[in-house]
Parts: sequence; structure tokens; C-alpha cells
Amino acid sequence: MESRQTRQKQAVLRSLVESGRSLAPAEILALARNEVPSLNLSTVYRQLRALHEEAQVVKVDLPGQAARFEAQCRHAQARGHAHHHHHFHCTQCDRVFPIHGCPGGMERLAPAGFRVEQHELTLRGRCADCAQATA
Amino acid sequence: MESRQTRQKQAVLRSLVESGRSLAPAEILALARNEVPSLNLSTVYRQLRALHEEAQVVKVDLPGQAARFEAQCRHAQARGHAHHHHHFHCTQCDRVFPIHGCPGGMERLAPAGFRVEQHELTLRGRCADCAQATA
DNA sequence: ATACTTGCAAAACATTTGCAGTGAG
DNA sequence: CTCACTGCAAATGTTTTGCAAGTAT
Repeated sequence: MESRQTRQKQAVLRSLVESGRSLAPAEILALARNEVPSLNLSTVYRQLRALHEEAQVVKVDLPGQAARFEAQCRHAQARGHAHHHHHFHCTQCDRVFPIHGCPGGMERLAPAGFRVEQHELTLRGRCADCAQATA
Repeated sequence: MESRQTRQKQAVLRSLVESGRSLAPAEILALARNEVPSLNLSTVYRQLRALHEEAQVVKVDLPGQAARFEAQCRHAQARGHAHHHHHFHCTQCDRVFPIHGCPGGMERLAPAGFRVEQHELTLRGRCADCAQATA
């Protein structure tokens, strides 16, 4: 069950790396088709799963949104696990930005007896560009 | 466009209030059918939207999960806006519990120029019941 | 009576899967 | 040569919508 190197797999990963941000599967399909015109959406999903298992790609699940995917940063990739970070979702331009910080102290929030194993934080508001444009 | 009082609307709200936790539309359908056997899933969705607009029901969007809904607490209802709280999602029994606390200091996490307007926090792990069962 | 609501079927999305043919190793 | 990968079509799961019949006000 070892994975093979295919044009479609390279195209999916390259689209993600070159864009530098989180993309929806349909966006990835559109970009990757510049390289492999026959590319199919099913294949995009299958390769995203494979790349995710290889820790080359991170799945970004924001509340109430369809899943997006982003290329894993080199540093985290080398250590074999994802870098802990959160996301800022701009309600105006709909872009998603990484947040490199964490309030901490999550364990204390849960009721007694609950075992907190992980957490996800999503900030929402307006990004620098949109906040300035509105002001 | 004012809303009418129907058996199905009452059944949807009652199921939510009596359960005391977040329910998926399909779960609400099952419970509410005890009261109105002919109830349809489309109607559940339509009434959930109506009740949400009337601030009787809150939509709970956890990352990577289908939407759930919960009854708005009386206190918050009187003030006309939702009570700020987060959620704990048990990875074992898949139930969702309210968390009445908040780390705070979210504004400091965002890059300069970003305007944080709201945030959502999801804790994941094992609830008291499941943690004890495993131990 | 009027017009909002309901139930049903079908549509709209997002994501997955079965399968026969293609291609990487 | 093999067996994983691909494209396509169909299935799945969630949520929405069109429409004729039903019902609250």
C-alpha cells in the first residue's frame, strides 16, 4: 500500500504550496488542471487524504464551513507532526489566516472528570486589509 | 410573514428543551415524532431556522461536524442575545456539552490591524462518563 | 377566506466509493 | 507484469427548495 508518484498528486500539492493559503477542493481542482487538464475532483479528494496521511497537507475545518486544505510548513513537516496553531476567518473577504498563539489553560474550563485532549479556536472578524478598507 | 404556532413547531422546540443538550436535526426528528408522527425532516429544518431567528434556538457548528441545535437558555433569551459559551465534544460517545468559561484575551492573538469580532472554541476529549468507563 | 405551513419529491452541495481501464515501479 | 491510481458514474449525507394540499388566524 505504498504511495506512487503521479502527475495528479504533484499537481495537487504544487497548487497548495504555490497558493500559500487554505484552498477548497474545488479551488485546488481548478488550479491543478492547469498542469493536468484531465484531473478529476475524486482524485483531488483521494490525494488530499494521502497527502494528509503523509503530513504534507493539513485539513482546516472551520465551524460551519466546508473543509479547506493547506500545505504543511517545512518546519512542522520535519518533526513529523502538525504545528499547533489556530485560524482567523475574515467575514468580509472569506480568507483564512493562521494564528500563531494560544490562550492556554483549556483544561480548567471543562467540568470535573472531563479529559481535554485537544482544542480548536477560530477567530472571526475583519483582516487587516478589510478593516482598513472599511475605516 | 409573521410566524404561526403549529404542532410541529412546538414539537421541535420541546424536543430541544427537554433533551437539555445539542441535537442533530435527525435526532430532533426522531424525538419530535413522538408528538407529531407525520413530522418531516424538511419541516424540522424550516422550524429550526424560524426558531433561530426568534432567538429560541442556537445553532452549534463544530469544526468538521454537521450542525447541531440547542435550546437558548431563558436568561439569554430575555436579554435578546445568546449567552456566550463554548463546547466540549466527546470523541467517544460523540455528545456535545456546554462549557461556561472562556480563556479571554483573544484580541492579542491576532496580527496587528486585524479586528477580532468573535471567536469559537471547541474542546475535544472524553467526557466524565467515557473517561471513567475507560479507566 | 387568506396566506403561512406541511409533507413529499427533487435539487443542490460536499464527499465517498465501485469499477474497469491506465500507468508507475 | 503488478497493483496502485485514475476518471467516471453512482451512492451517501446534509440541507434547501418547488409545489399542491392542509391549517392557523
